Amino acid sequence: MVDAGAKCPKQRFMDFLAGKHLRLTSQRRTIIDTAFGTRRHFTAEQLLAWAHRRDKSVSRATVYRTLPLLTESGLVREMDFGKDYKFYDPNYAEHPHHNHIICQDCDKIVEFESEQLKQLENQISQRLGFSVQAHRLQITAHCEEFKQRGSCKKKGE
Amino acid sequence: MVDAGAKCPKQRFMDFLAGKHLRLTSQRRTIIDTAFGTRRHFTAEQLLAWAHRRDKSVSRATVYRTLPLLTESGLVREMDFGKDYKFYDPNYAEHPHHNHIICQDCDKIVEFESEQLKQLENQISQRLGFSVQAHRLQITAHCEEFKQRGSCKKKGE
DNA sequence: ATCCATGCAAAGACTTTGCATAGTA
DNA sequence: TACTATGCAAAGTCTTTGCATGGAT
Repeated sequence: MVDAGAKCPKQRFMDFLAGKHLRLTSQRRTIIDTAFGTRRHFTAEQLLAWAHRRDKSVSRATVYRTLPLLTESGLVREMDFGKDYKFYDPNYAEHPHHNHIICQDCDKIVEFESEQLKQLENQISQRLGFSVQAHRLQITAHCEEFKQRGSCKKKGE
Repeated sequence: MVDAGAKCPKQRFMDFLAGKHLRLTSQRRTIIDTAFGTRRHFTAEQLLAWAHRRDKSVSRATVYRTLPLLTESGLVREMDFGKDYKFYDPNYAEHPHHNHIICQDCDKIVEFESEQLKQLENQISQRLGFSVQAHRLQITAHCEEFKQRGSCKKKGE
């Protein structure tokens, strides 16, 4: 079993828990369902709000205690977009190598993958004496709409 | 005047202050000297410690109030290396497009630039309808020493 | 039955801010 | 002189943690 895509993220995380002899509680189940039930990036506070809506027994402490497990499993990645709070990206479970373009004007975020980019990064790293473990590329940019109209509809959302 | 390298970072920051009609106080001068007097990344607390060593009148509040000015000027960049605190990199003043490789085992950080990488990023961004404003690439990797010996001397530094 | 997980509220770590005073332009 | 900057300490914000209880395996 090498194909990471063979099981759904939720199942893979449950396997991760089992592998560490950690228990699958109803709160954790709710948090997992919530985290992998969206493609959106979320903050700790948002995850709490969403999970709490599904199950009132999910507390802030448990969310904060589960988040490190999610990132440790590699299925969710902690992201810093220069805001005051951290975002968590659940899409690494299915797209382990994706990158982000952030529109500076409307904060729209587009995810993309590039085999060519990955190879170039590997090549450069090798030349420098490193073997790549993970990439993290963020491009800050102005989007088409901004270029054409000088602003974005989404601005301020 | 387009050549960003024409003036030293310190002078460029003083120009930035002047342009905003902000004052050059002795505390700010010390902070600037300190920040641009190193090539090392630093945390807010380190910057405070170093600056305070040069001038006892530099307070934590002023450091925290100056840091946003440094990043706003574009001469220093806020970096998140996944630690609990943020790092500030003063090398963007002289190398606006550099990237980072972080050794996961010893935390060694190597900075590098690549015209090819930059071009590829521009190309991809354009295809997606964005015009690039800034890049931010971090590669996490294992270093040569780790590959050869299974560990790094620097580990735990 | 064992031992991990949870909620709550207190404690922490890092930043920001109000206010009276000092200092630059 | 006018107005920004500073230090100090209090206040915030986001996270972590101790403890007694509950619950998964």
